Amino acid sequence: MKQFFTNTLLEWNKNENTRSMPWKGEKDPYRIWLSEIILQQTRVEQGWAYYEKFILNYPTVKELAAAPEEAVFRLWQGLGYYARCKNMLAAARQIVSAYHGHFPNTYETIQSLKGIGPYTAAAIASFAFNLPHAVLDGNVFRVLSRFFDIDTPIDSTAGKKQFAELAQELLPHGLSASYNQSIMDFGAVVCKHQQPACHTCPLAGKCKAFQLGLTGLLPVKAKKLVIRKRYFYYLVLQYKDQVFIRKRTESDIWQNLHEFILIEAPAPEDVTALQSTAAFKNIMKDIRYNTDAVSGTFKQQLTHQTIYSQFLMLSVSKKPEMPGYMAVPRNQLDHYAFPKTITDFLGNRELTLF
DNA sequence: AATGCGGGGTA
DNA sequence: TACCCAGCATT
Repeated sequence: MKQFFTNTLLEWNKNENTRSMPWKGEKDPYRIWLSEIILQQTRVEQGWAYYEKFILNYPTVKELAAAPEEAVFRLWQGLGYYARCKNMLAAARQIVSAYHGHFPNTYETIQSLKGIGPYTAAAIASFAFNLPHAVLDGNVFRVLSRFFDIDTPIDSTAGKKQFAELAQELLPHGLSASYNQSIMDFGAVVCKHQQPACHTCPLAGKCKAFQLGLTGLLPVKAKKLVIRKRYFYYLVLQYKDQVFIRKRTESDIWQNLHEFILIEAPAPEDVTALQSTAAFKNIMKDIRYNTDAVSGTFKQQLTHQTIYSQFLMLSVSKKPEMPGYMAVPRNQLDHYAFPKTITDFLGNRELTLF
């Protein structure tokens, strides 16, 4: 059964796998690493252009390590999960300082780098160095849970352990790179989450989930997502050609990205009423300002939050004290990284905002 | 062991 | 709307 499973996947990869990607077959560990960080929880099509941008701007790990943080974040802007960007830059600097710019070549040293966990370490170890470590990503969970009919929740500790051990047992000797590539592509192309192609699947004959009609029920997840709503009111405060922004530093969404002056309300608020709240007065104090315009509501759906944002364009004729915020010329805003909802606003308004 | 972190695609 | 995507760090 094990032999059938691995051989079938390797054969499928050799003869029928048409999934092409810029980093496939890549042997440079730096490029493999870059692609793996970008692709964490991210679809291949979504990460593709970002990979190309990063390779173009930073062809080697030394160049990435030497880059200013703000420039790297600006390249990452729009991709999400921004801690990846922060950790990636830290890891690049680790590689230069501790390994003289040579990518570490054991599973343990690879995983010791910032932002690299079990999956990414196995991916780099196998693809770059053909080391015998099985990858365990969303695709592998799905393929294994279905073929072997395993209903242990994949988001439980027991599940992760069970699937990791099975994946490692299945890894064919000396073929780590091609086998890991095979099973992930197979999960993405054939054994898909929705509408798996069981009618043409070369594993279907021995797939337990297919035989039992359980493909729609596997893999199992134990936890259900709770989504909370948040209401952001941004004061786009302008003085001459400058606008006030700050970097988000709290342990919250969009850490290390920039934003305008934020008032978060516990519930939807009328923007006129907002201007007489304590929160607003605490920021604007007795500053004389003019309300030039008010935007509509921008909605952004994150995985576990829904953000409703509205932008108030305020202008002042005297430069105010605004602790924690910096006044930046509007033509330099593109040096800073912003969350999607703000780049949407800027894109929609840039002709009329200033 | 549980929670939080983006943005986009699909049904 | 609900779920998922070449997961990881933090608590």
